[in-house]
Amino acid sequence: MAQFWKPGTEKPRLVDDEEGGVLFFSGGFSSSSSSSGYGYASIEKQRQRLPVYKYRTAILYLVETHATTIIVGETGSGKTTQIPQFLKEAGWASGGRLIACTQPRRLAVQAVAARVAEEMGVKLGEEVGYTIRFEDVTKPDVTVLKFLTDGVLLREMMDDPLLTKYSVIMVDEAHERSISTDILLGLLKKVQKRRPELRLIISSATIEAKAMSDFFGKRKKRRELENEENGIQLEPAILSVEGRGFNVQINYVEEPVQDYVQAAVSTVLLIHEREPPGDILVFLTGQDDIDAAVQLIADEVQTSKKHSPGLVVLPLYSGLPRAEQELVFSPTPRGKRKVIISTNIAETSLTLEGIVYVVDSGFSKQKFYNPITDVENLVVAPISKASAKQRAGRAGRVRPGKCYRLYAEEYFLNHMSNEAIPEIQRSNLVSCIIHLKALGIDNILGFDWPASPSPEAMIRALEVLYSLGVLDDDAKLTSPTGFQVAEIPLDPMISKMIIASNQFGCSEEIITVAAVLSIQSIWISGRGIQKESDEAKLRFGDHVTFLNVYKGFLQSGKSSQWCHKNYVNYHAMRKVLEVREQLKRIAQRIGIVLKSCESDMQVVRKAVTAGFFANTCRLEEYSHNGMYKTIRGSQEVYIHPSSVLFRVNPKWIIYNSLVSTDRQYMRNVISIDPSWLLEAAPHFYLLQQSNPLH
DNA sequence: GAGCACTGC
Repeated sequence: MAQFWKPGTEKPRLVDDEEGGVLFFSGGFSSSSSSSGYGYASIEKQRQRLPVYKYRTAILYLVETHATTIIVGETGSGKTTQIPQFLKEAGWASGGRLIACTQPRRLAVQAVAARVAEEMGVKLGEEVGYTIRFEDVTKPDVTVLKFLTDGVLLREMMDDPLLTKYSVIMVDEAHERSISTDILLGLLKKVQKRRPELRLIISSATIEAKAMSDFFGKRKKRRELENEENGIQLEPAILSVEGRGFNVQINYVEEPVQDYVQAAVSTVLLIHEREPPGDILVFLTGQDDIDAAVQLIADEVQTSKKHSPGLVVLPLYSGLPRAEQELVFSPTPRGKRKVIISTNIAETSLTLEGIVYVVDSGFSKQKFYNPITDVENLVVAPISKASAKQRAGRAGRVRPGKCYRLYAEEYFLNHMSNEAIPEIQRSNLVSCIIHLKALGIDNILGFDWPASPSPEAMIRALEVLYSLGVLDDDAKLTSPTGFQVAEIPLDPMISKMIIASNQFGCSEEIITVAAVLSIQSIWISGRGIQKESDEAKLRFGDHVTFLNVYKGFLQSGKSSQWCHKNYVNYHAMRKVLEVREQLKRIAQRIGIVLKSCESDMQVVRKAVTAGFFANTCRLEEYSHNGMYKTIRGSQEVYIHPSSVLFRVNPKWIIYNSLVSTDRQYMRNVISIDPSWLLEAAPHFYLLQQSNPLH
């Protein structure tokens, strides 16, 4: 086996030339694999069989000589588990330095860390560790390979902006272009200017390599020359590593389909009739589509005898109860064919074994943000080519498979975009901008992003932060409010509400409200307990209901039966407890006194107003259908039917968020007294041309 | 009287 030079200890001598693409260094340092004991050889053999293994030397050479290395690797190449080990073996973790590898998702972080610890024959949490929110499985001065979510690494930058303890940072799954990944990439490029010795590895599954390379390659000339003299190339290197998937035959429809749910169902039945055994994975857009398709297949099986036995149809989406989600992993009964009808969750977040056929509707639900109205919408939109490829690849994991695309080849070739629009260009930017401000990046409009958000979105975010008193006239963080808000890992409006609760003496209650609001929903299915709640609870709004649920949950001894009886999601409540603990710690750190207001709900509502004053709505005097108008934009909005204030229709209310379907619905509303608005945000309400508060 | 693509700190 080749021996590797320990970076930073002695200059290497080149033995081979560049022609062959593989270079060896001579030198007396042995590789420092710490694996030992039984089973080591077989694990080592498995490692050597991974496609990425033959690129070991090339990767280490590129990382040594280039500030940034971009690795394009398809699924199954082994890049995520192997490259960090290569780096460690080559000495990048010597001298108290760490190697980091980031992932967009928590589950992936845990899984990869566990796998790497196993391969290295070490206990998880020692040399190999991981950090995700609520869980730090690392040991200072012992852990050298650290896996973490990109969000956690961003948070770490608030304490150590130059990430000084890391020698190499590998950003994995960069093609997904999540908000955190994009911010991280922008910041890492800046860090490189101050720390030329830092190495970056950007790992991506797709074509985007060129755009990424342009991003990291585009620099001011003078710096480039300085560093070229140090022997480090600033122009990124690109290396492709093949995957280990099987061939997937692609089929297209000849004519565009009218109804993709119906078309998907017909295709499933056709596959079942004509194709050899193998499970089917269908990509639709959401719960509605999926439930409809499941029903249609069930109807078909019932009416026509020929399909009868043999089809096991399972829906899959994140809103499904845990137990039902897990059904998709159960082995297919002998003689049966499993059909999984799924959202995008099966495209990225989880891997299903045994899929041979994929049916791709060509659509998914995507978030879009309108900076003019400040509303985020979820809409069904065509997917990208990269997404289509990823979906098709799900058919080739165990043997050659087939993919049926419910769109024409002409459409795929000529009209489908190459990649999805990065999330940062489809989102509200308040959290992201306050984060950059906290890291001392003053010129937000001039920040070098991998993909720049629209100026409108940035200006809107700056306006909101200014109105919250988080930024001052010079767009600098205010002290202490701005710095406090930046410390809290929540939407700035929620953070502001928490900070305001300090002066109202209701921080205990508001922290509970904040924890509940940061969870998707605490209710099981749509039906909440509102029907059983008494008049007193009905009077003020959903936030007060949350406090009652939390109190009831604690009084029941955190019982799952209690949750079940009250239509409350037990897992969600466990999460509320976890978030609440974290918020309590942070609140105390930034000087908030934990205090309960007992049953005085007026101060709770005032604290909510202090954060969410911009979401104030007034009932239209003569509307008989419960129509409200927003104070800021005079938009027509309605109270969501799941709210305790539905049909109660108080004159003045504040909402937490808008969901738009056929109408704009306000979710989680609370009634207020309009006089509180002037107290909470005089600048916001007094400066309006005609004062709407009459 | 409606409904939540997917993540994350």
